[in-house]
Amino acid sequence: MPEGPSILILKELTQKFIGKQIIAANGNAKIEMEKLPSLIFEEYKTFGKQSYLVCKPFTIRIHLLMFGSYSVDEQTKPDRQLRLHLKFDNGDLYFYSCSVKLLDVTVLKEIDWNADVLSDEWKPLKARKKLKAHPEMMVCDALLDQNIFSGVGNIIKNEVLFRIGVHPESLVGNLPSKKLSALIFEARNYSFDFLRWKKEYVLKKNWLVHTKKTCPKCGEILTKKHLGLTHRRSFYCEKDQVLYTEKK
DNA sequence: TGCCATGTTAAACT
DNA sequence: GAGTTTAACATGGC
Repeated sequence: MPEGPSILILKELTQKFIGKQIIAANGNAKIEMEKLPSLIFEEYKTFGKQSYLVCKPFTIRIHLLMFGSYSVDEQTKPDRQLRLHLKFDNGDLYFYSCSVKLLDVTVLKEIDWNADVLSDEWKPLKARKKLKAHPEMMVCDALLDQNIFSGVGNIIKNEVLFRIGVHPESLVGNLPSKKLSALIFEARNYSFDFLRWKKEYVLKKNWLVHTKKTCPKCGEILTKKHLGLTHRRSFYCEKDQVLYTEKK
Protein backbone atom coordinates (compact mmCIF):
# COMPACT_ATOMS: atom_id res chain seq x y z
CA MET A 1 0.00 0.00 0.00
CA PRO A 2 1.70 2.99 1.34
CA GLU A 3 4.37 4.77 -0.65
CA GLY A 4 3.68 8.40 -1.50
CA PRO A 5 1.64 7.82 -4.68
CA SER A 6 -0.76 5.47 -2.87
CA ILE A 7 -1.46 8.20 -0.36
CA LEU A 8 -2.38 10.60 -3.18
CA ILE A 9 -4.93 8.05 -4.40
CA LEU A 10 -6.38 7.90 -0.90
CA LYS A 11 -6.60 11.68 -0.84
CA GLU A 12 -8.60 11.69 -4.08
CA LEU A 13 -11.05 9.17 -2.66
CA THR A 14 -11.84 11.40 0.30
CA GLN A 15 -12.59 14.57 -1.64
CA LYS A 16 -16.35 14.23 -1.19
CA PHE A 17 -15.88 14.73 2.54
CA ILE A 18 -14.06 18.05 2.22
CA GLY A 19 -16.08 20.86 3.82
CA LYS A 20 -18.24 18.38 5.70
CA GLN A 21 -18.78 18.25 9.41
CA ILE A 22 -17.54 15.26 11.38
CA ILE A 23 -20.67 13.77 12.90
CA ALA A 24 -18.97 11.08 14.92
CA ALA A 25 -15.52 9.66 15.51
CA ASN A 26 -14.52 6.34 17.02
CA GLY A 27 -11.85 3.66 16.86
CA ASN A 28 -8.96 2.47 19.00
CA ALA A 29 -6.54 5.27 18.13
CA LYS A 30 -5.11 6.77 21.28
CA ILE A 31 -6.32 10.28 20.61
CA GLU A 32 -8.92 12.49 22.20
CA MET A 33 -11.83 11.33 20.04
CA GLU A 34 -14.32 13.56 21.84
CA LYS A 35 -12.67 16.62 20.31
CA LEU A 36 -13.50 15.60 16.74
CA PRO A 37 -17.32 15.67 16.39
CA SER A 38 -18.68 18.98 15.06
CA LEU A 39 -15.32 19.96 13.50
CA ILE A 40 -15.22 20.68 9.78
CA PHE A 41 -12.94 18.51 7.63
CA GLU A 42 -11.43 21.36 5.66
CA GLU A 43 -8.59 19.87 3.69
CA TYR A 44 -6.67 16.66 3.05
CA LYS A 45 -2.99 17.53 2.86
CA THR A 46 -0.33 14.97 2.08
CA PHE A 47 3.36 15.17 2.80
CA GLY A 48 4.98 12.15 1.28
CA LYS A 49 3.52 9.16 3.08
CA GLN A 50 1.88 11.29 5.75
CA SER A 51 -1.74 12.41 5.62
CA TYR A 52 -2.93 15.52 7.42
CA LEU A 53 -6.68 15.81 7.79
CA VAL A 54 -7.14 19.48 8.57
CA CYS A 55 -9.96 20.12 11.06
CA LYS A 56 -9.10 23.41 12.73
CA PRO A 57 -7.88 23.97 15.32
CA PHE A 58 -6.45 20.47 14.88
CA THR A 59 -5.04 18.26 12.21
CA ILE A 60 -5.24 14.49 12.31
CA ARG A 61 -1.92 13.04 11.17
CA ILE A 62 -2.20 9.56 9.74
CA HIS A 63 0.62 7.32 8.63
CA LEU A 64 -0.26 3.91 7.20
CA LEU A 65 3.19 2.50 8.05
CA MET A 66 3.76 -0.86 6.40
CA PHE A 67 0.37 -2.57 6.72
CA GLY A 68 -2.10 0.23 7.14
CA SER A 69 -5.27 0.34 5.09
CA TYR A 70 -8.43 2.36 4.66
CA SER A 71 -11.87 2.19 3.20
CA VAL A 72 -14.48 4.69 2.16
CA ASP A 73 -18.14 4.16 3.10
CA GLU A 74 -17.86 0.44 3.81
CA GLN A 75 -16.22 -1.36 6.66
CA THR A 76 -14.75 -3.99 4.37
CA LYS A 77 -13.14 -6.28 6.92
CA PRO A 78 -14.65 -5.81 10.35
CA ASP A 79 -12.27 -8.36 11.89
CA ARG A 80 -9.43 -5.87 11.62
CA GLN A 81 -8.92 -3.48 14.45
CA LEU A 82 -10.60 -0.24 13.51
CA ARG A 83 -8.16 2.54 14.30
CA LEU A 84 -10.24 5.54 13.27
CA HIS A 85 -13.70 6.00 11.83
CA LEU A 86 -14.97 9.42 10.81
CA LYS A 87 -18.65 9.70 10.10
CA PHE A 88 -20.02 12.36 7.73
CA ASP A 89 -23.55 12.95 6.49
CA ASN A 90 -22.57 11.63 3.05
CA GLY A 91 -20.47 8.64 4.05
CA ASP A 92 -17.75 7.18 6.22
CA LEU A 93 -13.98 7.09 6.28
CA TYR A 94 -12.21 4.16 7.97
CA PHE A 95 -8.54 3.67 8.80
CA TYR A 96 -6.99 0.42 10.02
CA SER A 97 -3.69 -0.45 11.70
CA CYS A 98 -2.02 2.86 11.19
CA SER A 99 -0.41 5.59 13.26
CA VAL A 100 -2.87 8.33 14.23
CA LYS A 101 -2.10 11.56 16.07
CA LEU A 102 -4.18 14.59 16.84
CA LEU A 103 -1.98 17.64 16.49
CA ASP A 104 -2.33 21.38 16.57
CA VAL A 105 -2.85 22.65 13.03
CA THR A 106 0.18 24.91 13.45
CA VAL A 107 2.49 21.90 12.92
CA LEU A 108 1.77 22.28 9.21
CA LYS A 109 3.90 25.41 9.22
CA GLU A 110 6.94 23.42 10.29
CA ILE A 111 6.88 21.11 7.28
CA ASP A 112 9.30 21.53 4.38
CA TRP A 113 6.73 21.06 1.61
CA ASN A 114 9.49 21.47 -0.99
CA ALA A 115 10.73 17.99 -0.03
CA ASP A 116 7.60 16.20 -1.26
CA VAL A 117 8.47 14.58 -4.60
CA LEU A 118 4.81 14.44 -5.62
CA SER A 119 3.96 18.01 -4.75
CA ASP A 120 3.80 21.07 -7.01
CA GLU A 121 6.02 22.62 -4.39
CA TRP A 122 8.81 20.08 -5.00
CA LYS A 123 12.13 21.88 -5.41
CA PRO A 124 14.82 19.75 -7.08
CA LEU A 125 17.50 22.35 -6.40
CA LYS A 126 16.77 22.18 -2.71
CA ALA A 127 17.07 18.38 -2.80
CA ARG A 128 20.40 18.78 -4.56
CA LYS A 129 21.60 21.11 -1.83
CA LYS A 130 20.62 18.61 0.86
CA LEU A 131 22.41 15.82 -0.99
CA LYS A 132 25.54 17.94 -1.36
CA ALA A 133 25.52 18.36 2.41
CA HIS A 134 25.73 14.55 2.85
CA PRO A 135 28.42 13.30 0.46
CA GLU A 136 29.12 10.26 2.64
CA MET A 137 25.56 8.97 2.38
CA MET A 138 24.80 5.89 0.29
CA VAL A 139 22.32 6.62 -2.48
CA CYS A 140 20.02 3.85 -1.21
CA ASP A 141 19.75 5.69 2.12
CA ALA A 142 19.43 9.09 0.48
CA LEU A 143 16.39 8.06 -1.55
CA LEU A 144 14.65 6.77 1.56
CA ASP A 145 15.43 9.91 3.55
CA GLN A 146 12.04 11.54 4.00
CA ASN A 147 13.62 14.94 4.65
CA ILE A 148 15.09 14.90 1.15
CA PHE A 149 12.70 12.70 -0.88
CA SER A 150 9.45 12.67 1.05
CA GLY A 151 7.13 10.02 -0.38
CA VAL A 152 9.81 7.75 -1.83
CA GLY A 153 9.64 4.20 -0.48
CA ASN A 154 11.59 1.01 -1.01
CA ILE A 155 9.98 0.04 -4.32
CA ILE A 156 10.56 3.48 -5.82
CA LYS A 157 14.13 3.40 -4.51
CA ASN A 158 14.95 0.15 -6.27
CA GLU A 159 13.31 1.12 -9.54
CA VAL A 160 14.85 4.59 -9.65
CA LEU A 161 18.37 3.24 -9.10
CA PHE A 162 17.92 0.71 -11.90
CA ARG A 163 16.55 3.34 -14.28
CA ILE A 164 19.54 5.60 -13.77
CA GLY A 165 22.07 2.76 -13.71
CA VAL A 166 23.46 3.50 -10.26
CA HIS A 167 24.50 0.88 -7.71
CA PRO A 168 22.67 1.35 -4.38
CA GLU A 169 25.93 1.47 -2.41
CA SER A 170 27.35 4.39 -4.41
CA LEU A 171 28.06 7.39 -2.25
CA VAL A 172 26.15 10.57 -2.97
CA GLY A 173 29.35 12.63 -3.08
CA ASN A 174 30.88 10.32 -5.69
CA LEU A 175 28.09 10.64 -8.24
CA PRO A 176 28.92 12.57 -11.39
CA SER A 177 26.84 15.72 -11.64
CA LYS A 178 24.66 14.24 -14.39
CA LYS A 179 23.89 11.16 -12.32
CA LEU A 180 22.97 13.31 -9.35
CA SER A 181 20.55 15.21 -11.58
CA ALA A 182 19.13 11.94 -12.90
CA LEU A 183 18.63 10.67 -9.36
CA ILE A 184 16.66 13.75 -8.37
CA PHE A 185 14.67 13.78 -11.60
CA GLU A 186 13.71 10.11 -11.48
CA ALA A 187 12.73 10.19 -7.81
CA ARG A 188 9.83 12.40 -8.88
CA ASN A 189 9.33 11.06 -12.38
CA TYR A 190 9.10 7.42 -11.30
CA SER A 191 6.75 8.38 -8.49
CA PHE A 192 4.29 9.67 -11.06
CA ASP A 193 4.68 6.50 -13.16
CA PHE A 194 4.00 4.56 -9.94
CA LEU A 195 0.88 6.67 -9.37
CA ARG A 196 -0.44 6.07 -12.89
CA TRP A 197 0.29 2.33 -12.84
CA LYS A 198 -1.20 1.93 -9.38
CA LYS A 199 -4.42 3.55 -10.57
CA GLU A 200 -4.49 1.20 -13.56
CA TYR A 201 -3.74 -1.81 -11.32
CA VAL A 202 -0.63 -2.62 -13.33
CA LEU A 203 2.03 -1.46 -10.88
CA LYS A 204 3.62 -4.86 -10.22
CA LYS A 205 3.65 -5.69 -13.89
CA ASN A 206 5.84 -2.69 -14.48
CA TRP A 207 8.49 -3.48 -11.89
CA LEU A 208 11.82 -3.99 -13.59
CA VAL A 209 13.95 -5.14 -10.64
CA HIS A 210 11.94 -4.99 -7.42
CA THR A 211 11.34 -8.64 -6.35
CA LYS A 212 12.68 -9.75 -9.73
CA LYS A 213 15.22 -12.49 -10.42
CA THR A 214 16.90 -11.44 -13.66
CA CYS A 215 18.00 -8.15 -15.19
CA PRO A 216 15.63 -7.05 -17.96
CA LYS A 217 18.56 -5.40 -19.74
CA CYS A 218 21.30 -8.02 -19.76
CA GLY A 219 19.61 -11.13 -18.42
CA GLU A 220 22.10 -11.62 -15.58
CA ILE A 221 20.89 -12.71 -12.15
CA LEU A 222 19.98 -9.70 -10.01
CA THR A 223 21.53 -9.23 -6.60
CA LYS A 224 19.22 -9.09 -3.60
CA LYS A 225 20.72 -7.66 -0.43
CA HIS A 226 19.70 -5.69 2.61
CA LEU A 227 21.72 -2.53 2.35
CA GLY A 228 22.31 0.83 3.98
CA LEU A 229 21.52 2.16 7.41
CA THR A 230 17.96 0.93 7.23
CA HIS A 231 18.80 -2.60 5.92
CA ARG A 232 16.00 -2.45 3.41
CA ARG A 233 15.83 -4.85 0.49
CA SER A 234 17.76 -3.81 -2.56
CA PHE A 235 17.40 -5.50 -5.93
CA TYR A 236 20.03 -4.49 -8.46
CA CYS A 237 22.16 -5.58 -11.39
CA GLU A 238 25.92 -5.67 -10.73
CA LYS A 239 26.58 -5.20 -14.42
CA ASP A 240 24.16 -2.45 -15.37
CA GLN A 241 24.30 -0.40 -12.19
CA VAL A 242 27.60 1.37 -11.66
CA LEU A 243 29.17 1.55 -8.23
CA TYR A 244 30.68 5.02 -7.98
CA THR A 245 33.69 4.64 -5.72
CA GLU A 246 35.89 7.49 -6.90
CA LYS A 247 35.26 11.07 -5.90
CA LYS A 248 34.21 12.96 -9.01
C1' DT B 1 2.30 -22.69 7.81
C1' DG B 2 5.99 -19.56 8.69
C1' DC B 3 8.39 -15.97 6.99
C1' DC B 4 8.76 -11.61 5.53
C1' DA B 5 7.61 -6.97 3.79
C1' DT B 6 5.60 -0.80 0.19
C1' DG B 7 7.49 2.14 7.35
C1' DT B 8 8.41 4.70 11.45
C1' DT B 9 9.07 5.54 16.34
C1' DA B 10 10.81 4.80 20.69
C1' DA B 11 13.03 2.00 23.92
C1' DA B 12 17.14 -0.35 24.96
C1' DC B 13 21.49 -1.03 24.19
C1' DT B 14 26.90 0.41 23.80
C1' DG C 1 24.82 12.15 25.83
C1' DA C 2 26.03 10.34 21.38
C1' DG C 3 25.24 6.85 18.20
C1' DT C 4 23.52 2.24 17.11
C1' DT C 5 20.47 -1.80 17.47
C1' DT C 6 16.18 -3.92 18.59
C1' DA C 7 11.28 -4.20 19.45
C1' DA C 8 6.87 -2.91 18.58
C1' DC C 9 3.00 -2.18 15.79
C1' DA C 10 -0.38 -5.49 12.59
C1' DT C 11 -1.88 -7.58 8.05
C1' DG C 12 -1.59 -10.15 3.84
C1' DG C 13 0.90 -12.59 0.20
C1' DC C 14 3.65 -16.30 -1.07
